[in-house]
Amino acid sequence: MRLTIKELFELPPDGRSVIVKGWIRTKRETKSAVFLEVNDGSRMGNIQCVFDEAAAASSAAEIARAGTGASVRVEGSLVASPASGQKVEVKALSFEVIGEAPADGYPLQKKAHSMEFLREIAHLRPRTNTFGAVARVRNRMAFAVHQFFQDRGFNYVHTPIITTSDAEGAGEMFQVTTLDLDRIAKSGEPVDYSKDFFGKAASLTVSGQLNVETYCQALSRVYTFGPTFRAENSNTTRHLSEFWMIEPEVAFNDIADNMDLAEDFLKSLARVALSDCAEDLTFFDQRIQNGLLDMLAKMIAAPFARMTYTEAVKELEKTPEAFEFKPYWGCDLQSEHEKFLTEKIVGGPLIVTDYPKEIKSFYMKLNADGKTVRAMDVLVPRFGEIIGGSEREERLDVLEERIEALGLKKETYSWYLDLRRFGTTPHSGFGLGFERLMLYVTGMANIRDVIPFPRAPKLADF
RNA sequence: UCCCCUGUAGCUCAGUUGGCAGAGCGUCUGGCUGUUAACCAGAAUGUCCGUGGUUCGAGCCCGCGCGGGGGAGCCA
Repeated sequence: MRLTIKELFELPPDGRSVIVKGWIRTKRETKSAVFLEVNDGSRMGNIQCVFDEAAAASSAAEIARAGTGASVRVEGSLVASPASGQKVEVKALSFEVIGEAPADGYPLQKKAHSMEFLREIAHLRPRTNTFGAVARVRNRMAFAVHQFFQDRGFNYVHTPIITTSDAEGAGEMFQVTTLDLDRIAKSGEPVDYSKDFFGKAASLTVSGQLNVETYCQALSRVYTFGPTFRAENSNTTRHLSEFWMIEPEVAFNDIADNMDLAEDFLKSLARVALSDCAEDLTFFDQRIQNGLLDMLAKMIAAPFARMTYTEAVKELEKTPEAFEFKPYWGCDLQSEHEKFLTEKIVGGPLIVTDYPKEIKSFYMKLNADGKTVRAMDVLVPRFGEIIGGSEREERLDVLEERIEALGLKKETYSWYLDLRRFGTTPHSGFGLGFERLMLYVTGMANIRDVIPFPRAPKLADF
């Protein structure tokens, strides 16, 4: 198998014969030499292929066709570079253009492009430094997620993508149907879901949590990592309609254990990014977000700040900072509040716990005060919530009361309630939006730029 | 869904009081003894988002529509 450019860079530049295949980033021509920068995505850096006067002359016709973006094959010898700027290079002997990229149509130029423009050519943007780096980091982080949990005895559970239980309550759902909508609309008759594919209304999942809890109550340590879908009309830099979520769930863990797990998890992922994606992260540090490397190193080194919701509101109330929304006990923490707490008060990640029950989900464990629940949100500077989780309510009677108080139907949750009827245990878990982790680790500003083909309202191209 | 900004060359943008459409980069051509987002010289390139209106005259002003961005809410 052909060596990748990354692998070539690991070889000694002893003049050995090598073959480079990849795409041209830039071509520089002088009278005495031609320089081709070739990249194959195996790493951030290109390999420089140099044609001396004789080689350039014998390959002149091919070199003329080799514009930015063309796919090429270069055969030559791997040598130490006589010029500064790169340690090794390929002294080219023969050259072939595999696929041309005509300059009058190829949209990527050898210059910086805006993220907005690149978003419109999502099929070509992985050929840029930035999106190549995002793709490599995303790959490494996905693997690191599994490594983290596998190393700790967690079982990976595949929760369903299609669901007929409208139970998660985490957001608006996309309907899944095979009914002929045109015909039903024309007929004017009410929709009969008993005739639909699953015999009832079905949707794409908004969370695997309730399903994964069932396996938690059998395998103790479990996690899901898969796509989730929310039909919310949100147009922000940190929401997607289709995103990947990681949801661990641990039997017998209380909220303190849950916080420790979340903190270990984030630190472990940051550690892997710094060690295994150093070249890409250095690029992000220089070109995307200054101070990224320091921020990640600092995050790993220091324990996360922790405070209860009640303490957080007190902090917000006592500051002279003028908020658009005045904080008070019982209010949901606004973006500006979260930013103030993480950026001004603690200067790093912050875990806020024990929120008022009114602003959190039904399945969160009620505290003894009867007013707050054992929720925990991990907030980070720049964009707020990255993890949301809780200790779950394991007491059947309390859970049923909460369901009724919130106007939900008990029948809908019968299988979920069975977990409390038969061998219930305390347990805890959380959800981490994978793309939010990517924003945090890469310093990228828009969540649409850390997933290959983003889906958002009015956006499902490619 | 709400608020604000924005749409001009392939890209990023400028365009004065309403009066002949501009720059940089990219591209192309030529030059240059090893270049690093090469450099130097020259050239080509426009449905000024669409639509209706005001006006002698609209890239510019007004209405409507569409696209893009940022913020808010929802949340991960």
